[in-house]
Amino acid sequence: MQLENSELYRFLALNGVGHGSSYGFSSSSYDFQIMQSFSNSSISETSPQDRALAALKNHKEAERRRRERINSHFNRIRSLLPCNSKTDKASLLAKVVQRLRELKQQAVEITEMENLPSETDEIRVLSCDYSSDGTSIFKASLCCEDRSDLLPELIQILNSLHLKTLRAEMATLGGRIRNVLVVAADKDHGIESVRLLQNALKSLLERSDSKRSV
Amino acid sequence: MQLENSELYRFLALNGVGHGSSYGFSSSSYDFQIMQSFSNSSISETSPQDRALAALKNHKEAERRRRERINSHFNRIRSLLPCNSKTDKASLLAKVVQRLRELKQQAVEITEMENLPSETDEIRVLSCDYSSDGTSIFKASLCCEDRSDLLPELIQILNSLHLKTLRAEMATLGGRIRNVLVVAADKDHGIESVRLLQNALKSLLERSDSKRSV
DNA sequence: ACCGACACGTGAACC
DNA sequence: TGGTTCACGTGTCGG
Repeated sequence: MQLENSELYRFLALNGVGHGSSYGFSSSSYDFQIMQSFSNSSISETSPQDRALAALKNHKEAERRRRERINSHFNRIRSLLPCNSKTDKASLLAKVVQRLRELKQQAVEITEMENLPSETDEIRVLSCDYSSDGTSIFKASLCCEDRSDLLPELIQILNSLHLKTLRAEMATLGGRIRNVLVVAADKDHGIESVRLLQNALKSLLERSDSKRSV
Repeated sequence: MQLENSELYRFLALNGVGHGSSYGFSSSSYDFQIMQSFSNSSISETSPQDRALAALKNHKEAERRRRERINSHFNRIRSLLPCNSKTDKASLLAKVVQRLRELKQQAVEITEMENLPSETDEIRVLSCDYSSDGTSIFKASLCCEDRSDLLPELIQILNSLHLKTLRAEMATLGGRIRNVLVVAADKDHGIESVRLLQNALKSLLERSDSKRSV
């Protein structure tokens, strides 16, 4: 039970009006009871106390509506982020901050991610992490010397890691090749798939190096 | 001025201990004053009142830390979204919901956006809206019959609209071509640039049709 | 004077 | 049980 109208409590106490066993009453019926005790007093109908009381009631309800508005937004966010319905507000807002930072990061990544082959070998795997459910989507870029067995090996890597290829680009220039892949991992191994793919591409690139040096 | 410890207020009032002009005191010094009045009473040192009072003080401070934690997250979010520092919490959370929905939408768009030419002509312009400042980034896809003057016209369109090309893909297959562009608009005309580009590409495609029909 | 947004202290509920 | 989270009513400030 909430303690409310403490000012009025003290006023009533000072004027000898006890509230007795009203402690278990619901909020609304309790308000009504106070209103009655005031309007039954000897003061005129629209007394200052009445107006103050009405203002207090308005204020209380407005504040309740405000809380409901904010909490409904919290619940909407809960349904949009990977979390259950009982994650507390602070952690939820922390997730929001993290998510918005990732989003901001993509702006620079999309401008940096060159799709023409570069002179130096390189591997880039960056998590996009779009979806709110477990499945994570990420983007991989591989740049190395072109060779005929590259594509079959790449396909075999993706199959063995159970990665679904959503999108593939290839660009060749001067004997070099760049592949850009957008792949989706199943929800069970979303996080480690990134590392596994990174290692597989790394060994693929190292094999390419050893062949060239022979 | 905050009204606090209302239970204790009533207790003190019933026991004839007035708090007089303590109304303007700060929260902490006021707590101390109450503590003193209790420990000076005839009850033993670690009385139940003392423990309850200490618990209340702990509770009060814990709640204050919780509020600070939540509000600091709110402020971090404010710096991450296009809004000033005085947007209220409800509107801020509404913006967060909107932003996360856009983010979720990109997951399906990235899978739907095919980069091979299709049989039918089509134009797609979708806003990515990555950055928190005014500049908006969006993605355009154009698929039509291939022809030599397509690329120059495309470049001219982008120049006339002051769109900066961050990334361009081209794929041709069986005499048809698909172009996928990622472009950035300056902050002044971010929104209308989308429509302007859409219309320009549309007329470009219609010109292609009329040429073919001749 | 009113209305809306906020911070505060407090009771309750959940581990 | 203490610790932590939440909802609530209330005081306060600004438009």
